[in-house]
Amino acid sequence: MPEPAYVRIAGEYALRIRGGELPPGMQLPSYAEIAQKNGVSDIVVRKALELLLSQGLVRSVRRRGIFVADRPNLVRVSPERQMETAERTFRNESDRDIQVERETEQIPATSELAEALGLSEGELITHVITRATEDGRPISISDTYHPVDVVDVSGATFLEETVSDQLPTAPHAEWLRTTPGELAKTVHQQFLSADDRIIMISDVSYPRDRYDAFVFRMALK
Amino acid sequence: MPEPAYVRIAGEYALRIRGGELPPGMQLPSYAEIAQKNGVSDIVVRKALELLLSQGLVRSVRRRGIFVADRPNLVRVSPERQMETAERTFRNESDRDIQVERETEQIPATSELAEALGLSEGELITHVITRATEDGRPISISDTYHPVDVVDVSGATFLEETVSDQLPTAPHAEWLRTTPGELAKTVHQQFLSADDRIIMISDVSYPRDRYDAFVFRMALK
DNA sequence: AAGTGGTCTAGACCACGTG
DNA sequence: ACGTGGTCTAGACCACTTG
Repeated sequence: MPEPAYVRIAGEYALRIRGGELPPGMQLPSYAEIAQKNGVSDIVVRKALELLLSQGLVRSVRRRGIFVADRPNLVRVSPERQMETAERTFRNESDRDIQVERETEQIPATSELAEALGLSEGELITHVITRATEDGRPISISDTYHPVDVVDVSGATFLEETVSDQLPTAPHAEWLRTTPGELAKTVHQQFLSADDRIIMISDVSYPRDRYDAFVFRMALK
Repeated sequence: MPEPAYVRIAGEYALRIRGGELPPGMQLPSYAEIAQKNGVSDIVVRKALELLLSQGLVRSVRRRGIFVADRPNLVRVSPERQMETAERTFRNESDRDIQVERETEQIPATSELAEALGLSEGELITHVITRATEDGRPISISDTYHPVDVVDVSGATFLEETVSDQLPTAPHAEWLRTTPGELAKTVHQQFLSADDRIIMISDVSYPRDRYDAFVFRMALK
């Protein structure tokens, strides 16, 4: 069984992107063009580029084209970077134009949130929505929940992060401008105090092409 | 712009799988059947199931069918579980038939490995290939490298794990029996001693449907 | 007006598993 | 012999962006 055409084509582009021949942000030829160059139908090209999409090597913009990911080698590091403000985290990753906006409200805790935070249902908690862009492109959005008397995360001694690929919630998808059905990288964070109580919860979504990999540094014993 | 049909269909199956209505291991109807039930073409169904595949909720077996993932809620936990032997790790996750096989050889270090481990190129190092199955199905394969005088990982005080989605190497793809072009979850592990030297490196691949999420527990400060 | 990606259709061949 | 998923083709419409 030979290698399917779409795997071959995807592999060629992956090499050229990783090798720097195709620089970040560069527009790829259209489906039709790639198809013609490779002597296949455009369906095969779509499958090939889907593969690159799911690896975060390219990003597609509807009605404009497919572009090489802006940060093909960027890595998200935990826990160091995750203890800083979003501004500092992203500005340490980049010297570009980072914009962060926040929206804060007090809401009654749902049963899940109340249980997680050790409160009673309906008790008021703080909900912060944080949105970040880099050079105008959305790069993250998060929902953070904590008791109203918690001001920051400096009291935490443990961080637990759960990483998965998920269909983003509607508000997250809208902000990240993902196409319907496109998965996002999601990180569910729980900041724990020394007595193992959760003092802050945060659900963060990133576009697939934001990070090449996630790095976690853990002390043993 | 309404929700595309394939997202709707994928969402319906995701709910039924997560909710337990479709139990692990159960075979899904064929593409043609699902297509007919939903009044769409089989192409749409393929896209829908691709979505579930990439989320690890189902697994496809060529010429047999699509099956609900065996472990739709299994989570990989670090670092606790990763300090144990592979046997213990997997047996703690499951009461099923776990088989682990190892292959050990001494090889001269490549330049990358030599640099990482603080040795000189060509110096002999130990290479261990570990393959694991659960009820006969492959669930992981890893390449581990360490200096010949390192016997285990008990001397490590730090663990750094890098998680990404990649096209597996040929031997890994063959063992996991992934279809061509299918991505695997890969974890690159580095075990560090107290003086920050790397005493062991391991590259592990998992099938996409093995874990629902990866959890990392980190001490702060 | 032309080109783009996103969605969807109808149809085909292949190699292999199952009954 | 039949059904399966995997691959591939040719063609279509849509809504929007770009020149």
